[in-house]
Amino acid sequence: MPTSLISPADPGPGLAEQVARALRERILEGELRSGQPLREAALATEHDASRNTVREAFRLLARDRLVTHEAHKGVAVRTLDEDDVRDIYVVRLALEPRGLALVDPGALGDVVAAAQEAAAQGDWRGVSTADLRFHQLLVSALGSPRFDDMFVTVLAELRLAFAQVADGRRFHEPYLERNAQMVDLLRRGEVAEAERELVAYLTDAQEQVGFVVSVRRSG
Amino acid sequence: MPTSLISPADPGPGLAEQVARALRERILEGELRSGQPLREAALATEHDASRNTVREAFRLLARDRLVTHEAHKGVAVRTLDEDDVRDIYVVRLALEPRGLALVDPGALGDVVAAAQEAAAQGDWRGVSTADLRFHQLLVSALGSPRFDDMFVTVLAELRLAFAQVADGRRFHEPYLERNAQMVDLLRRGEVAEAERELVAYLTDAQEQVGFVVSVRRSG
DNA sequence: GCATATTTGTCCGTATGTATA
DNA sequence: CTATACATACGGACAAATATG
Repeated sequence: MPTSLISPADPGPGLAEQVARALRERILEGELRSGQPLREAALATEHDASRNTVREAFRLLARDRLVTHEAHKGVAVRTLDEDDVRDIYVVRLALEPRGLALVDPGALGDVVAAAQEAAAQGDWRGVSTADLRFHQLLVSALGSPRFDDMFVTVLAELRLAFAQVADGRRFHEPYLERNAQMVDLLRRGEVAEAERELVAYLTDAQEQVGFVVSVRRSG
Repeated sequence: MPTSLISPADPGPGLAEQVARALRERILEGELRSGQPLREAALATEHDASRNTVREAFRLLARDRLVTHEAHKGVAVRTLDEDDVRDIYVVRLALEPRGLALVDPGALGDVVAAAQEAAAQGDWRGVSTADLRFHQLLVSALGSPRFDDMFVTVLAELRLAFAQVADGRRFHEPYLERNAQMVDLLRRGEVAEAERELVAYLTDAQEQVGFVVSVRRSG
């Protein structure tokens, strides 16, 4: 496993880091929705910390792009717009295909297997987690901690969008088969064919995620 | 001009942001050296801020990777090691060549002209700034704000290494001609040739910067 | 190895300014 | 427009960890 799926830097034992971790969880779990303001005082009591500590935690979350910070208006859970989604897929299209030739197909296969198991139990959040990890493996094959860190924030932002999806099955299930097919192609050594499939995958996903964030904006 | 050369996100009017900007300046100017501890109390009085505000500024600088934060030991100006340099050039080699075919050679030419003017006045820091901007233009041609932000931190870390260089002329001057030659090649449409030159440039630079950080470590 | 000084981590009370109902 | 809620920022306090002699 390369790095965490949700936090780029190592956590650290400080209380500010703990609070940041907890808030990250609540955001990525969908409990704290996009656009929702995060109030220092309330969160301070909820997490048994002082307002100063919560403010430090906010700075950490801002680093991960999970919250936005406007002067005198405080922080709010990040809201993605179409430009954000476009940028996310520019990055994915730039990085992931480069990893295809370097990644270990066995590790990819394990992740696909985990996804299939989650799907069998109707655990669509588990399916999406495995999917994200699949693509994280592609990037980590590039061998750059910096790209890894960046990609962790990309995946966290995608989860921000996923949290607004109603029908998890319709949304996540189709990509499972596509990942499985990529593994097959890689095992047969057909890298070029796998790359074509990956690009198609990302193109479709961009459209779908873009739609999700656009309807939320207008709703 | 794409974004700033030293700060990824927009500054904001808050005092913590102001303090962070000031510290960033002092670090990249070389006044605060690699490894030097930054003490909250001292910096609070120096910058007319409270300790809490300075601590928030530290979190912001940590986001830019300019300082490291160890529990109960405080923050210190980041020290690059050989692995950091390796990673920096993995990223540069992955991103910059992709920008060659997209960048506007005219804009590159302007930056080279500025570098030549600085060189004529013996302003080697100005030369290095122009050099960094040259390569930033390559990345910003990719059209991704996220890659832009990431690259700003990459360039800031390189300056961290540059700050330890004694003979600025020997270090920075050779790259000026290489940048000029790349512009010539691009203007003639010889993109493949320019890419070869760029890769050679980055390979040489990696070795040179790696040497700089390794001697500091042993000294 | 110990005692002491320094520094960080954290909390609290409070004052001020800004945005919003 | 005023009132209220909230963020911003300060300064003092103390415990805990670390560095120092």
